[in-house]
Amino acid sequence: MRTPAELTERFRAQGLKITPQRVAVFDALHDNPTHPTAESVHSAVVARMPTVSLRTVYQTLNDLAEMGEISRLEVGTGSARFDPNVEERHHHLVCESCGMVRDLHVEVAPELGDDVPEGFEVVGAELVVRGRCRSCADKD
Amino acid sequence: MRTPAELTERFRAQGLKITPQRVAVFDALHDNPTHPTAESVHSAVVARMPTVSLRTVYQTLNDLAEMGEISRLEVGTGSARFDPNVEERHHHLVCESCGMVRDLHVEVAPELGDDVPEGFEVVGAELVVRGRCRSCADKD
DNA sequence: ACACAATCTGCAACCATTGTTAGAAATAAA
DNA sequence: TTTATTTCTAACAATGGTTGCAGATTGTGT
Ligand SMILES: [Mn+2]
Ligand SMILES: [Mn+2]
Ligand SMILES: [Zn+2]
Ligand SMILES: [Zn+2]
Repeated sequence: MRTPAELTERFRAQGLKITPQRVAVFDALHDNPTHPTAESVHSAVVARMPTVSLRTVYQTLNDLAEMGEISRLEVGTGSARFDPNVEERHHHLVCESCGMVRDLHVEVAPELGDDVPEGFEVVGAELVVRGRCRSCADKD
Repeated sequence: MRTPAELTERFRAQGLKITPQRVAVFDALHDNPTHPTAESVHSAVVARMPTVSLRTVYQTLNDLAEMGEISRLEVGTGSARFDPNVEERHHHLVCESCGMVRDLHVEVAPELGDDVPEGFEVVGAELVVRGRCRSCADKD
């Protein structure tokens, strides 16, 4: 994801308005490595602007995802996770116990072509590694 | 997944009762390569036993998953998919346009250990390859 | 400052899934 | 077979996450 300042540019270029709510979402995502849910982005935003609705957060997250500035992950933790790191191709590590999501910089399936049926256009590939993180394992 | 007959055995062994509803679910899953949703299992079951509720189908699918007879996949198509193929380890190919899910027999990330943080207990890894299937690509 | 289009909020609706419970059905005991 | 025990089913309500909607509000170019 670009910096909040650059996003402001891009939004303007598309005829979209710059509102304080949107900027607050940009800020909440910027350099955020936690793969937050919409709910947790909302919490962060509300800490500074108490009136912002969850609906608006979803709206902005969807807009950013549509522009390719962030990506939306479904890792089976109930709610979608949003990832501002679209620059580096990477995969994810998920703790099944606390829901933590971490980046995993691993190259995946080199000879993928072999088993993909003729005519299928591959768009992307996501690896999710599941397990328990250290702090969850220590708990019992 | 075992045959419906063998599942009948296993259910009895666990003190679970054999009902026609359950047998119908066993039958719907047996040798089914489509990775059906609960809804589509329900449709198949209802074709023979019109009164079976969706709740009962979910119940049985959960029981089977808990026993390890089937697995539940979250591939981002909205609803969970159920996979009776737990014998062969494999991954999946998903058409983003029609939701089709196909098996992908590919070996994944051999040197995975490198980037997994110390103390994280890996339970499993799932690769999802996304794109458009041939018939969807042909449509436009 | 004005006008207009885009946006925000609050709420209702939606979808997939699970909780609840009274009555029905399968199994075990007699 | 009849009865007793235990589990299951169906129907319905409730949940969590997300989106649709409408009227009030607010950026933005003039
Ligand atoms: Mn990431
Ligand atoms: Mn499969
Ligand atoms: Zn954890
Ligand atoms: Zn398709």
